[in-house]
Amino acid sequence: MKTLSQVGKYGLRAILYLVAYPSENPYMSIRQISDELNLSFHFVTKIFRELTAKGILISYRGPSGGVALARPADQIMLIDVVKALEGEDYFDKCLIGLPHCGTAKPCPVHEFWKETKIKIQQNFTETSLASLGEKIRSQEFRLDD
Amino acid sequence: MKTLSQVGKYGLRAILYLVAYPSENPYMSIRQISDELNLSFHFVTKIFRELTAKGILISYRGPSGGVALARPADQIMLIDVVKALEGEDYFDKCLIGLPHCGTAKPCPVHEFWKETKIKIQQNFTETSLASLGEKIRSQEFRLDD
DNA sequence: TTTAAATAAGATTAAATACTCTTAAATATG
DNA sequence: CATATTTAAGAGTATTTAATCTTATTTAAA
Repeated sequence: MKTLSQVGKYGLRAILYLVAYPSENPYMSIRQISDELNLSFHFVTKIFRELTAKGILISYRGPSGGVALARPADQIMLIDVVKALEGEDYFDKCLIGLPHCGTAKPCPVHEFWKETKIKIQQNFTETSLASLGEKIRSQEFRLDD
Repeated sequence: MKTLSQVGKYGLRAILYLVAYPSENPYMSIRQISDELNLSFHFVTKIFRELTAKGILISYRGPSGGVALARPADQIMLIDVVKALEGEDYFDKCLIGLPHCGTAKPCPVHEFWKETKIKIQQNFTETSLASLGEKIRSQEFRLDD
């Protein structure tokens, strides 16, 4: 089930690293993140520009610059990041691709799929970056291999 | 949530049409299916070749030939078609793309995602093409717009 | 004020996916 | 047997996504 694009996967891992391992400086460099996670520096940079434009990150140029969360980690929900990376209509898609699939004239799997999406959406809405960061810091969860 | 590729979406819609509107002849032509659903004939043909190779459809060439289900519609489950179209490892993927994500060293969303996938898998395993076909025939559910 | 360190922007290339086209093979029917 | 109808096979093209590269801009510190 390829649920997220590469942009979504890399973006999530990168922002979670930022959350899980806060530095002394207010900003963490993208180079550090991409090196630690073995991701392409340029690709992560591009993804982070988008998250900055969307108001999830803030960035600062020059020496000891880098990126930081725009809000405290307990006020950024997983769903905010996913929607920023995959599009605001992320949870509005019909499983078999029919346009305007809805209660009025549903596709044969509409009901089940609608409930599934709602549950995922709920979970993502309740899950803060802070809680995920703590999980990672606890060493029981990982961001790379 | 782009859960299925175009191959998966078109393939599902096409096989559901075949199930929902059985013809008098044992075989239905791909041309009829692609015309009715406004899908590319060549693309559906290619997708159906795969389903034939995987033993979900049977095909017959020549006049009044076409495709048909290889087994009765109540013995083909949605999961069979999805796995044939998207790959057998369809439900084995980590949300954020970590290889070997599992109970041993899980990613931070592993547990939730595992449960989600299991529920979807269960539903797809319980849902037969026959039951979806009936829904469509009842006119309350559609395959196109 | 020069240099180095960092992100911004966007052009460019590579790879994967989606789709189309052509030719071959099978088969029914006149 | 000739012709029309159908799928099989796979080459070819187009589009989208993924990833890389180059140049510009900002900023701190020597």
